[in-house]
Amino acid sequence: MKKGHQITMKEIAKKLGVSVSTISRALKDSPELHPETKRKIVEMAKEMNYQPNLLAQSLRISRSKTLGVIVPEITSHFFASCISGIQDAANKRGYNVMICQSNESLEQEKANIRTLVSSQVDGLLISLSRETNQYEHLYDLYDREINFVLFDRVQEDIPVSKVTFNDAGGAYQVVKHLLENGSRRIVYVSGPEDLYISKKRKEGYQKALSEYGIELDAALIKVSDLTTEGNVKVAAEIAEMQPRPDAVFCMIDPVAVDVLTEWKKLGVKVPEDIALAGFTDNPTAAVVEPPLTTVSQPGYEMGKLAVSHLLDQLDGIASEDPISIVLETTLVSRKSSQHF
Amino acid sequence: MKKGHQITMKEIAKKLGVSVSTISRALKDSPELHPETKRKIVEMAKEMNYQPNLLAQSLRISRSKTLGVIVPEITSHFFASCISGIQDAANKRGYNVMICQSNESLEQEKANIRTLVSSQVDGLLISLSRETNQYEHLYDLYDREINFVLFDRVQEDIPVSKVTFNDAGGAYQVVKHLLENGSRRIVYVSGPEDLYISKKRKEGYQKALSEYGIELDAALIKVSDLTTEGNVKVAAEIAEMQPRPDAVFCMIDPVAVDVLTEWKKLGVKVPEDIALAGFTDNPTAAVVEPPLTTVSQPGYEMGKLAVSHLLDQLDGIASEDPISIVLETTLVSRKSSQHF
DNA sequence: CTGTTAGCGCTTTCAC
DNA sequence: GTGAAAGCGCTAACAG
Repeated sequence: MKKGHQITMKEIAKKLGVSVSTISRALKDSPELHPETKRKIVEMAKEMNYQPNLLAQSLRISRSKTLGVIVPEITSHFFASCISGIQDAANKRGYNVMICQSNESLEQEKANIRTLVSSQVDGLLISLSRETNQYEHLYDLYDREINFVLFDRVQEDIPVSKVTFNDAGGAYQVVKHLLENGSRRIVYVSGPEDLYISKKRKEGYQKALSEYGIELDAALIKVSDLTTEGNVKVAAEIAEMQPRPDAVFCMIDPVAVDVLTEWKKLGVKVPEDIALAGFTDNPTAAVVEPPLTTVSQPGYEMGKLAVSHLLDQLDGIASEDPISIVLETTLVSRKSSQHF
Repeated sequence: MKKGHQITMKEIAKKLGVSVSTISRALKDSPELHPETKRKIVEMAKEMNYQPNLLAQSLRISRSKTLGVIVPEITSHFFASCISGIQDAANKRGYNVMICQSNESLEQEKANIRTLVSSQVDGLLISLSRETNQYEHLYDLYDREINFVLFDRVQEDIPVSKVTFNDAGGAYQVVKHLLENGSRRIVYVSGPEDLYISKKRKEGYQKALSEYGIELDAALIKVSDLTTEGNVKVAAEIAEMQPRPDAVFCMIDPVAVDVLTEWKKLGVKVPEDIALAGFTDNPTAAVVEPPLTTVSQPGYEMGKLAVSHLLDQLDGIASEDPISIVLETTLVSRKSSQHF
């Protein structure tokens, strides 16, 4: 089974005794063409099952009508939702999408950018890896005037458009909810501290506490490396804290799920002993026992918006000045937070 | 912010006062080149930050080094795993990947094939949509000698390579497990009956029953359309069956999760009243209460294998004759099946 | 060892 | 209205 032969304009031209340029014109519905020849050509093209060679077309017009996407992990439900939104929105506007995953590695992220740029994508949508703590590769894109927008995992200082969630706001919502339910000693389980979301969600946590006149207690901030082992370790530490905290807010759902699982082993009951909340509203959050209170983030929407804005920039519809789009999150209150 | 200018070979050539072909040769490390010129060129290319234009290259050599992937849904954890495996394996062999989702629609599937073929992918990896019950578009690919392999959701009659799970075997494993645990009246909740996996898993179900000398009872076969509503309806029907079955085997985990959730509302206890099992080992399966007995399918592996085989065919390493690769599944026994 | 030439499939002036 | 010709960036004979 070898690569089959694709029909080209040349062949249609020969068959019809006209020139390739006429074929090209007919197929893009140029007005300065005899309706009859046009009809004939379109018909023949259909009959011969002609499919344009997008490669040649792109090379010629130096626009590939393809966007590049880089996410840390495709298997994460949240990023999969983003991708889904990106695909749909891009296709609707006639663009294809090439997706890459960085596997949370800076090197891989750079490599992905390189191949996507080589592939002549018209623009990039990037969500940074956890490892990414230097940004030359992004400034490099910027210097080369290659369009890109950052989404979810962004770097604040780079002067490009960004789509993010109101992370601080979401954290504020959920911590306020815990406070309203009577909790006062509330632990925040953070990820690595230089992560954008670690910082933003901590901000929300602090704001909610201070509104209730509670001073920040460094002992109540736990940091996990976000591996299962790390999460389990934190869970065990919390279980042994004296006095036991009233509630725990985990930066992301998977941490909360790991904590919950570990506590079951240790005999710590949720929400009776401690209230628990996460962030993201992963599919697992709804089905664990007890169902997990969390904050939902519309990933599909985020993907759609990021694409729209990128394409608006490419098409010159949107201003060239970078903007920041902030999506609101919604509190999803479930049983895990009904402590009192 | 406009599309930036990319350095071309021509520019390097001019700067160095040599011809483009020399540049081309140097950059692909041709042996018939003066080491010194080669060194100079490579150095200059690096300095000018040259990135090859893959579009031009592909057009020239009529090989895009890109594979197309079509999955029903990116947000499904299983397919996301497959994609992840596909990406990793393809990149390792120097290929890029364009991913599309059919959203379980035949029309979308056809459209995806069209754009991927237009994009000159060297081969396709396809998992069919649920709606796909006619196959001209696949035979068309076949006739045009475009390489593709089917994975997971396959059509058996098409003479191309396929990668599947031993679905019948997996179903057999889990039903046998239910039988060993003492269940005798076992319900099978199927998806639409023309789906490949509906049939295959039913086969395994039947085989296990017949080994235990149990005759097939049509009343114990339930069909869901796989929407939440459909699953809930089936759950309610089962709850009212007289006599109540001992166990329920659902074709896929999401069905089992929906059934479990509905039964909680109806007061049916798992595993005390009825044992429950699913198939796929979604992340949710491990965290529901009680944890769900299921069958795990290595999606990442499947993706890797599908790519390897496709590329082997493209590179002429593998024979052109289609083969069928069957992956084994493993039973994951959890609490939901401990009925007796 | 290196340059010249042709051409991948397509679009787009510029002629007629 | 339609054709001829040039060229997008690259590779690969073919010369020398």
